[in-house]
Amino acid sequence: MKDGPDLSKIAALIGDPARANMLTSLMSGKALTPSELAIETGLTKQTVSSHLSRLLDGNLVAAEKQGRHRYFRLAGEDVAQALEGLMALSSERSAPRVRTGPKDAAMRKARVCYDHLAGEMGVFLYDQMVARNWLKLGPDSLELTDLGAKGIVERGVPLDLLNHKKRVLCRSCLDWSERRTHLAGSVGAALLDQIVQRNWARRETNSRVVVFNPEGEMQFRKWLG
Amino acid sequence: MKDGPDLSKIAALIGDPARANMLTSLMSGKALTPSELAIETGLTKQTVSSHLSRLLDGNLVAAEKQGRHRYFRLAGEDVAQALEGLMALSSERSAPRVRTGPKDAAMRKARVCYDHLAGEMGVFLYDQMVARNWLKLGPDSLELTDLGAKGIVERGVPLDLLNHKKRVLCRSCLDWSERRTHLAGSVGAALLDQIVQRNWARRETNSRVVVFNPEGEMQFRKWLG
DNA sequence: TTTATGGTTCGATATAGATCGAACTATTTC
DNA sequence: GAAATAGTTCGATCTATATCGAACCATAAA
Repeated sequence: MKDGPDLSKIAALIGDPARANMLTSLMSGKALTPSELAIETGLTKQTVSSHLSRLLDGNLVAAEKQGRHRYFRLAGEDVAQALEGLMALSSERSAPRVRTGPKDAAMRKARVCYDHLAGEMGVFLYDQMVARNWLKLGPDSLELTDLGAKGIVERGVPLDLLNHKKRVLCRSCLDWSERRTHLAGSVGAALLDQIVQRNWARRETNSRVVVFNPEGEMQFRKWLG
Repeated sequence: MKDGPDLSKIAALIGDPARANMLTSLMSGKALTPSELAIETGLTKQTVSSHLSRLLDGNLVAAEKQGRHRYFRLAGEDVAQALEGLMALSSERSAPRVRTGPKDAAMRKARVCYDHLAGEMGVFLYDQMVARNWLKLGPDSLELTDLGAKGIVERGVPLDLLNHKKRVLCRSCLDWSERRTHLAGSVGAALLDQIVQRNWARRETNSRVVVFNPEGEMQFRKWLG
């Protein structure tokens, strides 16, 4: 039964409440310092530091030094994806969260997943793209159709720049609140950029929440509708 | 940062080596008794029993009583999917498994993922179906095209029976060894059934390995090629 | 009925590791 | 240079929990 990779190492790494909270904070896509994470989690710097070195060991986060600060971020998109997957499991398997406050509703409506849009609005985006035949199944995950390429370029996405990156253009990612698929990858990230740049929505500081203003949401829906 | 579901509970549940091994064993899709799991893991019955009750609490496994035996299986396809996802993370993030024996090679070639085919052959199956336009993106995950429905019915899959089930027909599942997508869902399960029924491959007892015989693999490839 | 086997519960033990205080290094600011 | 701030390392403590022996319940065989 010892076949296949060892689940327990990685799962145990995520399985500590302190580390899970830290990783959740990093799901905002921002790089954070140990001190900032200490404030977020309510722990001391030492404790956070020791957790970070373990996460670094497991290649779940990456570090970057800038002056006397050291910024930590999720090691990659795949880590974010796995975390969302676990959240999906948690939200259905465990007892539902007790406090379903306004913050919670906002999270379900729209939030950042690493660097792209998730929640109700994220799924809407994905659905529209599928309905318009902008996406098709490729031999490897998701592919942009010619129609899709034309569509996003018309909407201001610098596709030629994205093509030069090593990163995959489109990837599907499981949404824990909607239990559906939303769009990840560099195209997903670029589309979120557009939304923020056009002032249709703003990112809440220190959380994953994305707040659409009423006018912005209308524009956004028209943009794809 | 306490937004969203609590990762740590579920992750900690998976994060114990003993429980991870038990879950890995259950990935074969078979329902196992505590005694069988005790042999697999090298632990005593009592220890296994206490782990099982915790897994049951977290809704990761389900139990069924038959006489004086009690059979445990994974609670659902989504659990299997999350486990494969974690394996994918583990296999790239952690140090590679030391012992890369023949068993390991067999696992990568073809194995069971809950109740459908995974590994090299599983990805081949998925690729062929995509290439033939048997699958398309639906508003919710994957959909079978008319062409696909015709194709699998011609190949002996009782699609009308599957349609009556509550379970979703097609679902994509991340393959940890290939780092690609393979086909899950009731159609995926039915196709594995066909493969075994036609004696193209046999399932190894007490492991996830699926062994294709040379003739069978040829037939299988011709079947879809 | 008695006997054997599968499974759970309880209590005791032992160990991993989460946490923090204190001391230390590195960088920036004054 | 000194002082302040960011981050890490070390050691001590303390708690959670994995583990198993022993006893117990349930079902099946004899």
